[in-house]
Amino acid sequence: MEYEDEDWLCVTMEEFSLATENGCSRQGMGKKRNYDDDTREFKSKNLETERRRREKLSSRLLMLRAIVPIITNMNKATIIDDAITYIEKLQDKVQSLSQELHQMEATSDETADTKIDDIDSAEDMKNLGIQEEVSVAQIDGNKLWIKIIIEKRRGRFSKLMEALDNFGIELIDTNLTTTKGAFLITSCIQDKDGERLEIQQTKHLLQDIINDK
Amino acid sequence: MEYEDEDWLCVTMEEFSLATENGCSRQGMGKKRNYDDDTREFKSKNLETERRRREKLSSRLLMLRAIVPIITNMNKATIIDDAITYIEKLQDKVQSLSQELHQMEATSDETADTKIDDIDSAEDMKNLGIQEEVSVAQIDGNKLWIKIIIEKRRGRFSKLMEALDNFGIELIDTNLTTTKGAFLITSCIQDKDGERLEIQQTKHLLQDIINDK
DNA sequence: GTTTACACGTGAGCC
DNA sequence: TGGCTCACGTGTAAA
Repeated sequence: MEYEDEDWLCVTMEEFSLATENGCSRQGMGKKRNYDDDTREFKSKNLETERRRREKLSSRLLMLRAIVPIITNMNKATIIDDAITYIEKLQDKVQSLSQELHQMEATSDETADTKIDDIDSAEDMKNLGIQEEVSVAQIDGNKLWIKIIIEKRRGRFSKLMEALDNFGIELIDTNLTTTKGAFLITSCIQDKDGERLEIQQTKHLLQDIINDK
Repeated sequence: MEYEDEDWLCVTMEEFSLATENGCSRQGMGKKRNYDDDTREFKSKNLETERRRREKLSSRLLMLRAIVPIITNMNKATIIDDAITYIEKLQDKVQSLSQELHQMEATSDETADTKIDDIDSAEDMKNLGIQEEVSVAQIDGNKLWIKIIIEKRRGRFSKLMEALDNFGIELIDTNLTTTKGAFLITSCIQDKDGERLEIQQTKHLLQDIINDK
């Protein structure tokens, strides 16, 4: 790594880059190197490969910068920095959102301790000979009378009311009676938009609501 | 890749880096260059700065790789690639979650067209001289009888039922009657956990539920 | 032996 | 001017 003549460094790097970039006139053919036959310039084997790699990486950085909304600086490092903070922000948001959603779903759901109530209710119903039942009858053109007997489970009634509301069913007159093991629900209902409610359809809807939710 | 006279290129770059790295003894002092006075090596002005910049960027890339869960390759480019896809995935997730949450909130909320109903209901109530009312009375140790008269608004009853359920209040016997402009709700309630329900507290709770939600 | 990815030191350009 | 970032071509080591 040493050699005596002076100033070797001052020329080499500058001249080298100039030579390769501008196609300098000196074209001596070295033995150990590859040279382009047309321009007679020296070319490293992986020059274009490296060039592609660089521009690939740069383009990815630009893409990354494109989808990250918060911009502090256009530096390469800060681009990644912003991306990191953005990802962390997104992760937090996803976590809080899913947590909120889960909470919201859990609020009207049965919890573990209520399953004991469910079992008790089922046993009570069984012991008392109460059968689950869904009846639907027509009152007039757009009004139905429904009667539902189901196991008494925590939140089941409010969930049923909510489901009926979501399906556009309006409660004209509703009665809920609770025995130890069962709900007895009777109600006069009609469609909120004035459309006709079919008996069989409504009965199946009610059964679906009860069984599903 | 050829040059006639000297092999200047073959030596320069290689020797250069080796010289600078290993501290070669050759110390020809150039005029235009900065040299370390001790080792007599050539040093570019921004050598260490650039070195710091590089290691900074590399560390950021490592941090980025650290928080991105999906790993396809350890390449610098693919790290950014994975980060991009991960960010897109996170964005999609956030969007779908917030949409779902918004939908869930909207299902039991009043929509724009129902406000007309609300106004009509309010006018009907006003015309009929119906006053909103919340009454609470004690039945026995842990049972209360409540009576609520409120404007008839879409989803208000089911929301009330849900709120009571969330507050651990069990509906023993409930009756809902709908006139054109108002809900009349009467119910016998008790605490689900057997705790005592205070009259004033319950009344305020009901008023809060009605006014808030 | 070939390919691939990376770190290196440098010059240019831009505040 | 100096500080700082970037692209460049290269050597090198691992696959």
